[in-house]
Amino acid sequence: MSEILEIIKSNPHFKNCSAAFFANLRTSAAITHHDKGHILFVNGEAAERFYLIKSGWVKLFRETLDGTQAIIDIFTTGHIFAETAIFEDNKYPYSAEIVEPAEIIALPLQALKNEIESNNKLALSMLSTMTGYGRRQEQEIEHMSLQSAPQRIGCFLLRLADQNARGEVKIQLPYDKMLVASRLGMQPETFSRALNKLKEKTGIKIHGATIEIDSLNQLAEYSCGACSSEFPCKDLRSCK
Amino acid sequence: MSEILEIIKSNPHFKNCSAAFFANLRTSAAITHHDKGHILFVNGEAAERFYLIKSGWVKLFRETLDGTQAIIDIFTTGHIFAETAIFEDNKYPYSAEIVEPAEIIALPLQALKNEIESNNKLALSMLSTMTGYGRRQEQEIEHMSLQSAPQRIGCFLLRLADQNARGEVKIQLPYDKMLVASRLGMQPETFSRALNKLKEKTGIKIHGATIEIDSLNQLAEYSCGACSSEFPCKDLRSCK
DNA sequence: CGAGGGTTTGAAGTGCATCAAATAGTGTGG
DNA sequence: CCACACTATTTGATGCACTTCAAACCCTCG
Repeated sequence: MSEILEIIKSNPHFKNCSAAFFANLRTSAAITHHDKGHILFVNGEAAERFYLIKSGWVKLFRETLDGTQAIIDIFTTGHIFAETAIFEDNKYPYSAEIVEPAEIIALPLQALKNEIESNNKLALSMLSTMTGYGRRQEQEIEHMSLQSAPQRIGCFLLRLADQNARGEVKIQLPYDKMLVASRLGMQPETFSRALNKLKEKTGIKIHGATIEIDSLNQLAEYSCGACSSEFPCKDLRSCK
Repeated sequence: MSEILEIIKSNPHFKNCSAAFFANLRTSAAITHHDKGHILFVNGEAAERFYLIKSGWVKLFRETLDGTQAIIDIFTTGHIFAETAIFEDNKYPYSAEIVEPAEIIALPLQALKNEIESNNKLALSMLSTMTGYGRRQEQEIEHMSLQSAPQRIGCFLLRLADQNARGEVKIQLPYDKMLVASRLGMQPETFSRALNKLKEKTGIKIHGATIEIDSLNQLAEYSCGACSSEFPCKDLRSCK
């Protein structure tokens, strides 16, 4: 139990929270783990808890009447989600599914609501986080209209890599290629072909889910030409 | 001068603000008006002011090295923008251009920063607004990957219309078709053709910038099929 | 070893972009 | 008030990128 509390306390989002808040959390914080495919909650459901990812990957999405999914984002360790339900009639505004085996900490929304209403520092830090998230979404939209499929993949790989690295970098795709594809808004077939095209253009090497990049700069030159922010895309790297 | 203050005070965003805040604003609030094409500020510039639109339309955008624009959003009366600069190193995170003659109220960012740091109600209301804005962005991304060009136009028209209206509705496009096109992420040529296709499919009537819709339901049926939220898209209508 | 899902490859189709040119609309100065 | 210049919009023709449908391959796991 105290382990959970440690994890929570060490998360930068809760840096400025009150002792009362942590005490509240402790009473009902719960850690669970789930396999691929588990649905945590669905869009529209009444929301009582929000979540912190200890490990693994979680997909947030909505779906249309005919079952097509629109992927909102895919998050991992350290990320908090569903916290905005307190501003949305206490309904989850999207569905959440485990896509790689995960340990998830569930926390009471009410406690967050109380704290945020009394602790201005927390409200400010959430505002700042959401502003950053907004920027990332705007960039996402930009990418969809300005970049080609191979460029979007290149950009994705760059964000996955340590951008300060020099020389050769080795990357593991964190989840299925199918999922990367839909995360990037393309079909699996397109992803496969586009990845090969990226290989031709930039000399990256592909072995299954492992990708070796000889030169980040060469990859960036090809991928970031059609983007309004230049490599390294500081602060936009991934979703904290 | 007091007129400006009235406008500011009547904006729902500032509902809970302190007298000190309004006093601060009063000292340096300025109203200006501008013609089409005027640039208010550019991406990256040092930010000292944020803005409230009294009338007209403003385009927020970023551009790539080769000059291509990515449109972030287009706002009108009542909307506040560039306020997030206080969370972004006091730099404007995008550029802003007048696209229809506009009256703009400029306000000091510092005053907002002070108020938001001392007035939790304001912070909460901004959080709530930004959450809503996030939802809208997510929907935007969804539309780009799931809807066809004619459907996106249909959806745009529906959001422009009074969604509770019964029977025939008449709409004026608020700005150039070229701009609508880029707002929707398509070329002007594509917009023109897609609008005609929408006419065939849904029986709308087009006279220049005026569009008549016989049945909102018929339009919604065609446009919203590929979307995860159903018509009427409450709360997502436009950008308050 | 065999079943089933993930991934790749091939072939064909579709929607949007692009290039080019005609037309409509708007504001200007004469 | 007209003619001109300039821009917005439409139309046509063509090309390309991504999708779709189909089938093979591959990998993992029971």
